[in-house]
Amino acid sequence: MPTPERTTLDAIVAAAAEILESEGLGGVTMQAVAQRVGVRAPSLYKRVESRDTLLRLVAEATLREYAVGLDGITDPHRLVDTLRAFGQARPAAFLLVMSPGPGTPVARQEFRDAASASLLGITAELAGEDDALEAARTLTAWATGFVSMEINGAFTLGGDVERAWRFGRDRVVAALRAETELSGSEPTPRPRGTADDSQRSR
Amino acid sequence: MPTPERTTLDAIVAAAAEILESEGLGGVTMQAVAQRVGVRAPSLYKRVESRDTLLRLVAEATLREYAVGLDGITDPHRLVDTLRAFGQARPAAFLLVMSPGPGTPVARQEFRDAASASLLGITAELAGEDDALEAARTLTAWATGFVSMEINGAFTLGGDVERAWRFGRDRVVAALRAETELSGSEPTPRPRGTADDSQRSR
DNA sequence: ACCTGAACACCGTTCAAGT
DNA sequence: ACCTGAACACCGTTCAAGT
Repeated sequence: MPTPERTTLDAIVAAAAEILESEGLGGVTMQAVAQRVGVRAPSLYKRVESRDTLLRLVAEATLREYAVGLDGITDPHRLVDTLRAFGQARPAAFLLVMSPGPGTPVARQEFRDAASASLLGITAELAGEDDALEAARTLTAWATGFVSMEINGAFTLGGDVERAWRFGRDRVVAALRAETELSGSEPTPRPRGTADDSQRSR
Repeated sequence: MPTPERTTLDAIVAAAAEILESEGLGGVTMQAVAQRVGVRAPSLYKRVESRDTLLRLVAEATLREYAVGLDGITDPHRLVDTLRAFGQARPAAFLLVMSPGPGTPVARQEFRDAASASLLGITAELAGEDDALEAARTLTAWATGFVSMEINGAFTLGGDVERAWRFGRDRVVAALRAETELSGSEPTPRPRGTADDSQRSR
């Protein structure tokens, strides 16, 4: 007579994500996850290949949330502001996804692609089709670099971190704008709304 | 009768750094480090408090090398190129230092300060004293974000990564330049040499 | 068909005992 | 004064045995 299932893969991934945030990466043990979903550690291996796979699934679930949250955003300022909000809401998950240290498992490509879809649309319009990929990489690199440093407490030289964020954001976004007076191709230089709080930057 | 010392703290840290690079963070076990320096694992605790401390020492030794390598550089393009070269030479150490994942030990402040000294000098001249800190944070965020993504294999959408590097570097550096026609204070707008390979960017 | 206890190999770390 | 074997607690993972 078959035993009824006492948990699900989704519950396991969700439990791992919660523990990751509250206890850190080291706290995500198979035993801790198992306890949270109400089974014993060996049972987890019915749904998940290994602890590394489980962490990868957490990363991918996080990326899926990012993809949803970023979808439809057309303003580059708002895009990076949203990314930063994700980092502040769940710092450990952000680091796991956006700047995995050495030895941390990495999300599969399809999940990275989904999360960067709206970004590529934005930079295509901002920098022109020819430079869209380069602009997307520049903006992502800056934003994830900044938020990672913020999470890691690397901003210890004083100063106003909020101001540094707006400074970097506004300068980088402006720098990506197609030089319509120089470049040829199809610059699509439609005027777009600026970010909500950019008037405070001096 | 005192037993002669069979190893040193420096040798231990160096061994850990080598294993980190060749075997990854998970390979840096106390036993592996001990074996490499020719003692047993418990002996390491005479010199080092814990594995976490050892990893922190590796991070700080790496930062010290960065500080030396970056010292005296006055051109921002060359500064970030050098940082990227560090990342390519020892990827795992770069990630450990510049984008530690969740749960990785972080270098103490003094070592971070030393490594960012020349950077602050550069951005002061580039962006003006008032925006030096913000400019430094912007440039560091972009550069470490880019190199981390490169190391983590996040650039999978094709395209030319070298071109993306030069694109981002040149745009971001240009964006940090003080708007001398607008800002007041002391802009110190001396002309400076451009990067060696920037002529290849179109 | 899923769940579990027991077991294995392997960690980090401690400590009494050696020299 | 440093080094070591033995031991402890705790991992991830496997598997035969339960239901």
